[in-house]
Amino acid sequence: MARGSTRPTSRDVAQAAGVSQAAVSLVLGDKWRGRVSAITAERVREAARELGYRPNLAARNLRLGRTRTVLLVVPALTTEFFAGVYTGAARVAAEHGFGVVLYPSPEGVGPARDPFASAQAALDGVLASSMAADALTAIRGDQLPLVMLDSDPSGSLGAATVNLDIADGVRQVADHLLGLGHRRFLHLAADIPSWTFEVRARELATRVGAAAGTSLRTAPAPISIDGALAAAEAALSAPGPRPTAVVCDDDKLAAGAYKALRRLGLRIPDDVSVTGLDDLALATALDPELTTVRLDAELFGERGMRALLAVLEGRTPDGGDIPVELVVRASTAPPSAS
Amino acid sequence: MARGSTRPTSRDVAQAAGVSQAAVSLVLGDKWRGRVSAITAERVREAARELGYRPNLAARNLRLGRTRTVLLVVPALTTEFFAGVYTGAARVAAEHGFGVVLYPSPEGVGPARDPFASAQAALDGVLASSMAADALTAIRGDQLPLVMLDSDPSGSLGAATVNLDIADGVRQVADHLLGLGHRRFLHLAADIPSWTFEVRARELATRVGAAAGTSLRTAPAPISIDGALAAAEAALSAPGPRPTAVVCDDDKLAAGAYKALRRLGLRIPDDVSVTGLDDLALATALDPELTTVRLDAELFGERGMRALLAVLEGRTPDGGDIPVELVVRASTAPPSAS
DNA sequence: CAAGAGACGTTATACGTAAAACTTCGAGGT
DNA sequence: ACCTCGAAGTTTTACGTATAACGTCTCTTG
Repeated sequence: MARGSTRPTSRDVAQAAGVSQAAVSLVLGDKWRGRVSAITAERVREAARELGYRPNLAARNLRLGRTRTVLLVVPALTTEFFAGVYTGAARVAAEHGFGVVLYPSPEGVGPARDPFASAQAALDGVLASSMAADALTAIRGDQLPLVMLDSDPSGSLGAATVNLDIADGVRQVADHLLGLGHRRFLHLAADIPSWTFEVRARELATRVGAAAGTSLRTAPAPISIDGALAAAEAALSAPGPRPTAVVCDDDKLAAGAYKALRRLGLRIPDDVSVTGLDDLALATALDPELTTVRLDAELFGERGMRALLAVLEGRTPDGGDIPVELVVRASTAPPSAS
Repeated sequence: MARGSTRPTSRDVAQAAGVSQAAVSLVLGDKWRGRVSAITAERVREAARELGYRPNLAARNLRLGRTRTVLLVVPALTTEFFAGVYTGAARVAAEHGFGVVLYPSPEGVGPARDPFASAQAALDGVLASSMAADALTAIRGDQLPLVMLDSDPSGSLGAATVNLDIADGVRQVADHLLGLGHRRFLHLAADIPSWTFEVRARELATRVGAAAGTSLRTAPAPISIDGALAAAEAALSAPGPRPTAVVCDDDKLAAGAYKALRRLGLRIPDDVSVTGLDDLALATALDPELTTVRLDAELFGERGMRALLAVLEGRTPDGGDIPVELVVRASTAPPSAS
């Protein structure tokens, strides 16, 4: 067995320092002012260092009834977007002495297994993306404090929500394209049911529909480059006048649209304009660089974690959507004169 | 406070079922054959269901002295490669009743904070990428069972290692390019010190050096598209004969090389061939599609987890590198006749 | 000079679980 | 009639920590 001798406990430290276990706990817990002399405290710290003492977290968690650990439930790890969310959330959590454990929904779709069977750590709360909604029933069953990311604020779960202002981003995209003169649109839409995608569809339809002489078709696609390729190719080869602008639900789908357009011999932006949403590194790796909506993933994670911490402290999290920003690059231009 | 009344304990279940707490533990732990009657067992299960009982993991972990949780230390979350590693590792872990907690090194480089302060869960073992080597001193201090991913097998840590056969991948790339007739190479190299990158450099130099009339320059770059862009642009505009092939340490660097070549007005693969390593989704999103080395990230994660489980059970993990595969696409061609 | 007030500790207890050790009871063997 | 044995439980204990409750002893102050 790798664990040669068992780890030292606070009692071992006490013995080494010639004090009681309680004194060790007081000193290392920094609650000793006026209870233990500075000289004894130093002796305890020295003994702890000497023995390489590490508190047993299971025991501490049991004693305190809380773990200072929260779970971040994300749909998948395959996108740098959620990496940013994690980074922001973890930073804020660390500032408050909390740790963050990640629970990515298992590969593919199927309903997530019980997250708590997987993330064995005991938890104080949960921060969950709406895209991993299948895991939520288990979470609700546990009555854990919950904050939802990018989810319907009027949803039935009754949990607090923190949202990006996706609707505004879609409006900016629509206005940008309409302003360039586009009238025939293709919406390359993510095919998974989630509030964040419903918003895109609704807002785009509203905005485009409000302009005169416009048309809008929708092609649902799985969120992968090759899935998007197939869906976009089919939609763009359909009979009838070809769309002059392809609005994609995210940058990955846009990459698929690029491939489809290349296959069809169409040029971006000369023949067709394309927009994305996320502003991943991928967006500037594409040729031409992609016009897209920048989402501040880290800020999103930060705000989500602040909201969760507020809930944990019994406060009401402050609301307000997180602004997003249209980034115009080379993939959009006025439609060709034809 | 969200947590209205406290959660039910096994004692509450016992009371509801009219038995002792020990009986509850036996039944729910599935150790009751011959100790509790089937009728009573069912009554206990019913009571547990009724109350929505969930065992307190902190208490269980304390009692058992193990957590069935391992930590996966990754350099960052920004790449789908480690997403694949996680997926594979988590699947194998789940099959053995283990959970996986993710510890991404904090944004940027700086030495990682104590991983165990952050991942508050108590741990049974650690699976760590060599790219996050800065976190390792803390880990070693804890004497936790450790398996390294993609790390020097003869390293001083004395931990078991599971490696991809990167060296073979680099050989395949070199042979492919040499076979096409290339002689002047640029190595766009990751600038972070890690065994996995040292292998690339060593193997490429050996293989290219073994052929007659070859030259090899190296340009170190940070692993980001824009960092690679700058490094590649500088190296390609340097005086002297221009390289005809750019070998990149990973696909992200290759994306940077693409941008640099576009800026310099050079065409891929007509003027310059480019290769990557990883085979991310990015590789086929690029135009032209990237010739690269496919790494099976999920298998990597699986093998790593199996090795760690073996160590935890006191067995010796079985060795053997994981094979990789050259995927030839459109970014490589014979050098132009000039 | 009595009485509080710190300073500097210690002892004892509880958190919820798993499991070892013990009890009780009836059936079967000799 | 006595012993053994298995079934069906119960009682008890330990895991390592944090902290409430309890002693001393010394110093200050009315």
